[in-house]
Amino acid sequence: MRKTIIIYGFAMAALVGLLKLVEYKYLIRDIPLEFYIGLVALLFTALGIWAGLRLTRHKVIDLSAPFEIDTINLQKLGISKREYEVLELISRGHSNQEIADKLFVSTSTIKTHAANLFAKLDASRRTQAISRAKELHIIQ
Amino acid sequence: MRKTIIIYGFAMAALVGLLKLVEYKYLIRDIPLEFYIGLVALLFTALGIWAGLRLTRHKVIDLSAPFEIDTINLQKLGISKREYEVLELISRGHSNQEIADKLFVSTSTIKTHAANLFAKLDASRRTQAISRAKELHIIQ
DNA sequence: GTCAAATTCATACTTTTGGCTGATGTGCCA
DNA sequence: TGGCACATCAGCCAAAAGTATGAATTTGAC
Repeated sequence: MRKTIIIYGFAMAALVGLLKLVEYKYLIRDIPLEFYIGLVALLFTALGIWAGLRLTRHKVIDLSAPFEIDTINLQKLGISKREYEVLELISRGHSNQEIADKLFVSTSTIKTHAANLFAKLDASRRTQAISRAKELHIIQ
Repeated sequence: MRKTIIIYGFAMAALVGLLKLVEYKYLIRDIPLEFYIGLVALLFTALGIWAGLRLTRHKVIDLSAPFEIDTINLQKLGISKREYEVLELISRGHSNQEIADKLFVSTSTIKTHAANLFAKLDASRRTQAISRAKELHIIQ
């Protein structure tokens, strides 16, 4: 960021210098002012595009950081083992019925676990719970 | 892309017109040429930044994360721009109503987009769509 | 200017999910 | 032994989500 601004500053100064040079040396009397202005516009448009891209390009952080569940957060939220299992299956796209079948319990049970999960994750929808859990690094 | 270029063209034309107007009306004799040139440089730098960001909007946004959307898979699945927006918002835990409000359309529209998405992602639930989309690296 | 794709919306119906309340059984532990 | 966390289940209702179908508009590409 700082570097970009500095480079931009130098580039701008260089351009201005160049234009000044051009202006006083040969061209300003040979070519129309419109053309000169157009040149400035063109050059600074290009410079603007470059600077804009530089300034908004963010660095890539921790590329392939192996995922590790944040047990601290898990404990902090008081999510039980069974609840976590349900959370996992929800995040994999299973319905309550499917989860119930997988865990050999009734859908009522899953609903209860889910409801408790939502309360602990401050969510009101399973998609929100997934999003939240991901933020907290308790699921992938 | 095409739209951006067109808008840029118009903005440029408008700016040129404005400058011309200014030039012939009052300022060109009251203020130094350097200031005038500086103004042009400033305006077109800003325009350049804007155009640059517009033209590379997707890439810029995605570079901010250690993740790159798999546009190949996106194309392969034939997911449209609007559908992708909906997918994104779904994955962030928003309800159809919330998404509709955000995109200024009706919930019917969101439902249609979602249904098309599910078909393309071979999913029958939004949680499944999220899971699937993550696997395909088209969302984070 | 035409044509296909994309976007928008509606209606009607079914399924899934979520909110709430209450209840039972088990193991732990102070 | 009473309290507590956990896991289990039920029933009811409402809200949200999903399915199906049809249709009008807009847009983009050729």
